[in-house]
Amino acid sequence: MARMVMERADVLPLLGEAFREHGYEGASLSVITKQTGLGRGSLYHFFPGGKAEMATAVLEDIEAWFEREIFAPLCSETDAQAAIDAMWDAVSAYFQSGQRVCLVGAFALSDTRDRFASAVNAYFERWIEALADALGRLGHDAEHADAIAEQVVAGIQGAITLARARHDAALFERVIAGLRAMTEK
Amino acid sequence: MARMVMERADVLPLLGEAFREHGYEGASLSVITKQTGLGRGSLYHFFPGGKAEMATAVLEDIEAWFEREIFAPLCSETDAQAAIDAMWDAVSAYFQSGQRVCLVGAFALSDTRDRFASAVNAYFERWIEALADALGRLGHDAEHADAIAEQVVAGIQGAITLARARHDAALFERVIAGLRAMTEK
DNA sequence: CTTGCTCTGTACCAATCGTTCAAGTATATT
DNA sequence: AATATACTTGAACGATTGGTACAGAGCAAG
Repeated sequence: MARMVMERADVLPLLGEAFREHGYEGASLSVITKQTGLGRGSLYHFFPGGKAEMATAVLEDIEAWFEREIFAPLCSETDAQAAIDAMWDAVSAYFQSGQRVCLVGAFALSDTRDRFASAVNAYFERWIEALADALGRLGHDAEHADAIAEQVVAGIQGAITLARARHDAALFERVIAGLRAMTEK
Repeated sequence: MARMVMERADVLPLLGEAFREHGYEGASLSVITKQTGLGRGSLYHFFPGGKAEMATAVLEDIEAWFEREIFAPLCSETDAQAAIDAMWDAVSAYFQSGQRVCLVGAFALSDTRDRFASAVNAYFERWIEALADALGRLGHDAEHADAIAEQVVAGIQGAITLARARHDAALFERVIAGLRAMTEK
């Protein structure tokens, strides 16, 4: 019983990579079966809703990870600067210097966004809100904190796009360093 | 004779919108025929190479437009600040406050990038180079100009991603305003 | 009117799409 | 051991994919 839940959870990261590398449309069932090592039957056993349910499950998994590792600390950590530093470390590690795409950002750019509009919106809304919260505790006034947070979260997405486009991990790190400077008091 | 060339060129913007809205994989031939109003026969008459040739033609068309309207002025205009101001106006108009996706950026995030790697890379390389050129003539030293240019071009892509994700044109304009401030002496 | 060319709609192809399902194996409960 | 449940398999479904073939429409030049 606990086993089934565990195994379903274990598949999510593999599914995530499949959607990251090929996009929602491009991640065909044959690609997914190859990447996960599960047959069609097993996939539809875990995700009766098919591809759409797989994608929503992955999005929920991602959002939960960011909430736990980044957003919640940004909001509750008493040392706001430490939480922001931790965010930058997590961003570099998670996106592998721009070689790994942000699934939510990728979904946002295609018409896939319409299918998963609320999850896509919530992810970025929450990120901006959490970062602005930390920046506020760092001493910025509210509207200034909001502006910086928007600028920074947008910059991260752009850094991923550029690094993928140019196959250049160093470019990613340079842009991130510039953004990081905006979050230091 | 001139007629054929003209009509092929007229189709490119329509093709561009199809790829923008659905991505390369998602833009099926039925979608493309609907959006362009051309039947399969006509499409394969103009683009014997099929979808791949349509996409490369669109990318060339886009690159040519940016080269003419933005990149070349950034490099050659004697009033560098005026050229940069013109760039910002063109960016807001072209991307329709983030409601219109950057096709090159969208391609960069999926595995479509591999198919069109050189065009995707060249587009951003050229944009950064041209902007850095203008910033240099504005008085920034070379490495500072490069850093700002990378930051700004990344920021534009991120602004598009965020605006699409959150369905928020005002957010796009706020981020662009912040980036614009970085390009003023 | 004929010839030659560009352009276009229709029908068709093999391949692949997402999905279903009956039949099977493994695991747990009794 | 017997039964019930959890999982897996892989073949098959109809629909759609990108691409091809081709006969005819439209038009200009001779």
